[in-house]
Amino acid sequence: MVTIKDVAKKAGVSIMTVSRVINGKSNVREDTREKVLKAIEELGYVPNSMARSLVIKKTATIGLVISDVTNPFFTTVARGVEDTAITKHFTVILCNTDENPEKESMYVEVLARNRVDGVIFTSASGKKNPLKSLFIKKIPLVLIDRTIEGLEDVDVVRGDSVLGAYLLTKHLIELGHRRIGIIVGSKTISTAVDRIEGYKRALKEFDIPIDESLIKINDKSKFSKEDGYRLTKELLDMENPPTAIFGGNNLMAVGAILAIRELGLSIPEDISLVSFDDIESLSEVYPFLTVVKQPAYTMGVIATELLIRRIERKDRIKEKREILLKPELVIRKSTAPPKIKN
Amino acid sequence: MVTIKDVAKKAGVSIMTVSRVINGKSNVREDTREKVLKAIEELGYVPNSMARSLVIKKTATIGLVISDVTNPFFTTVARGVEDTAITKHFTVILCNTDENPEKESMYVEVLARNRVDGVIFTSASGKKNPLKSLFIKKIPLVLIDRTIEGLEDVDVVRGDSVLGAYLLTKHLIELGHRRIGIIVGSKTISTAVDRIEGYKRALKEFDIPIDESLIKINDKSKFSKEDGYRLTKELLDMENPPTAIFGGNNLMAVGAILAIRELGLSIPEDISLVSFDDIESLSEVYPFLTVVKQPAYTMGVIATELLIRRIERKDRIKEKREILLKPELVIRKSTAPPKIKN
DNA sequence: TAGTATATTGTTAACGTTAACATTAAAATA
DNA sequence: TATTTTAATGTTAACGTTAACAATATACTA
Repeated sequence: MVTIKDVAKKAGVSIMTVSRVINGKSNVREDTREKVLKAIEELGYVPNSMARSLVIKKTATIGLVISDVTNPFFTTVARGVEDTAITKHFTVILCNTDENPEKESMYVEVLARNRVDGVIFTSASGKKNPLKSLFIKKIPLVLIDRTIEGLEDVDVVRGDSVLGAYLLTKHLIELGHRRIGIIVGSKTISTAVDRIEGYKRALKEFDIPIDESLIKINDKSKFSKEDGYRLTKELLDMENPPTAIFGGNNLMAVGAILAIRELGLSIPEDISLVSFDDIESLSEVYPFLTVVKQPAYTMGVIATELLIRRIERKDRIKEKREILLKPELVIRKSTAPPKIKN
Repeated sequence: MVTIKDVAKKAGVSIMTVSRVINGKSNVREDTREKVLKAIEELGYVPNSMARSLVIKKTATIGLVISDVTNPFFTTVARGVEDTAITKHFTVILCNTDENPEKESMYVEVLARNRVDGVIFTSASGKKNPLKSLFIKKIPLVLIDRTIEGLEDVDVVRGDSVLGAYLLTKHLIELGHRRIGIIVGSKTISTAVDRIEGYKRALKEFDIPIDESLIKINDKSKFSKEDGYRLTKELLDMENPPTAIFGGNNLMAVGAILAIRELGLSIPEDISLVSFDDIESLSEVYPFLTVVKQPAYTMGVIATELLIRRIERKDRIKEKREILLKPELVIRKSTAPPKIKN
């Protein structure tokens, strides 16, 4: 393989001069620079980033760990991260854990071994243990969307799930619903917990007793379409089923729609449905679901800016920063007053 | 930072013994292995992949370059790639070029510099030049979805765009449409060219003259929602507008829907619409668009298997392999006979 | 038990860069 | 012109790991 040495020999200069040309250092005479550039071109030399990083102890790379690439919320976050990183000359390594704690641990290990300069992380497990290698290596970390229990001293960028869930629930209550089911992913995930909290807060405010059997939260479940489908069926199979369902995220809401339809019920006539997070490609074409929208792209941007600031002057800022973004209620056609008052 | 040296010292062995333990080599006595493991744990040692790769000249990493993370077609491909790579102990670096030739060149350069073992690539530019660094470094390459002009000796995994477009167009013709508009991304992209070819083939088969003004292909345009919107407006602004529109991909079809609606027209009453590629999250909830579906996940799987085979025995297979996957026509509600016969 | 085979450990030289310093060439000053 | 300053280039050692071989300890054989 062609190395810096070969280029140096061909150009008749020292390897250090070649290095300077590659890195655009100023103190190289124009004609030698050209000689070197010509040699690089002729030999087809491509610098080795690993050798470089080994010496300078920087990789100009950040790891982005998301829990589901097929969820438009996260791909939008990813776009925000990428667009921001690129302007600061960082490359993004995107890792998809698929809501799988094993993949989560594996990817963190890979990122740590590859000495990324920083990591933006959405937790799939809700545990801090998988992040150990990052702490050990003191690799700057920004959590996005989901917090992690027992990990208080780290930057977080997230939407206000409590508020969002409160708004959604309140909207349903104001329409006249009293029995509102809620389906969320694993209770180890902060957004699941927060959304339940917002839900309960709204119920309390309207003096509606909380019926725990309407809260479908399952340790085995994820924020996925399949689980949304399953949990919705469970809700509707109850003796006294809810008149409205709160989908814990966009994918669960889709699963809920499928389950509701399969039972021959219609939305919103027979049952109202709301969702946390929108699906833009759906709603644009078919403005149906009443949702709470989060500024996903902005979350990506902010998280990246925070992270890069941490990377660039590591020790300076000691205190942890938590950025809470406001969600927005978008009322569409999936909600209506309940059929029968109760 | 903690290195293999520190571990060796702490465990009272040579660095080579530590290396053997890390890499799970067999010839280490059980008690020394435990000593080493204990030292690793206590010191919080995380191996440095870059130093390792520098020596062994392998990174166990493959680069996946897609042209749009927010397009569900590509995220599904990505899932296929990732799931397959993981079973073969490869890590995936996902790069999103956003249909931007500059990003494309940049990412290829980054991957080459990082010495990934192989690359799976969807072209945004349609040019082979951006891939130069990969050829120079003889990094195995598999193209996915889109071919590249003048690059004949490389593996390709793609859907049969000619056939898919033919099926879609034929379906419209059989409904009675004679003036069918088609909107596609840049003509430098193979799928755009192929889809036009399939379209023309169907028209010819039914002896319908080809009206070039119905073919909206724009060098500035991409396969994006915005361009779908714009080109549809252009079509509908014609003196003799089409009675049906063929959206070159899923995002363009969404743009078309928005444009058509904005003009106060309804689908399929006033105008029929078909799309190449589905949007699952949309169609599941709202089974509206008539589409041709491609096996995106399978494409990812096959591409990865092909690539990894190339990586593992580079020279053996000389001939290029082209995998052509059959698309599937799914007729839904966006197509109907035209209003007025012509 | 001595001698040989085998299993376990260690030593040294790479891998391809850059930082830090050393040297040389060129330019500026007196 | 001689001297000082500055610009351009070169040398060497490190970065953290593994391959290849070397050395030692242990087990096996006769």
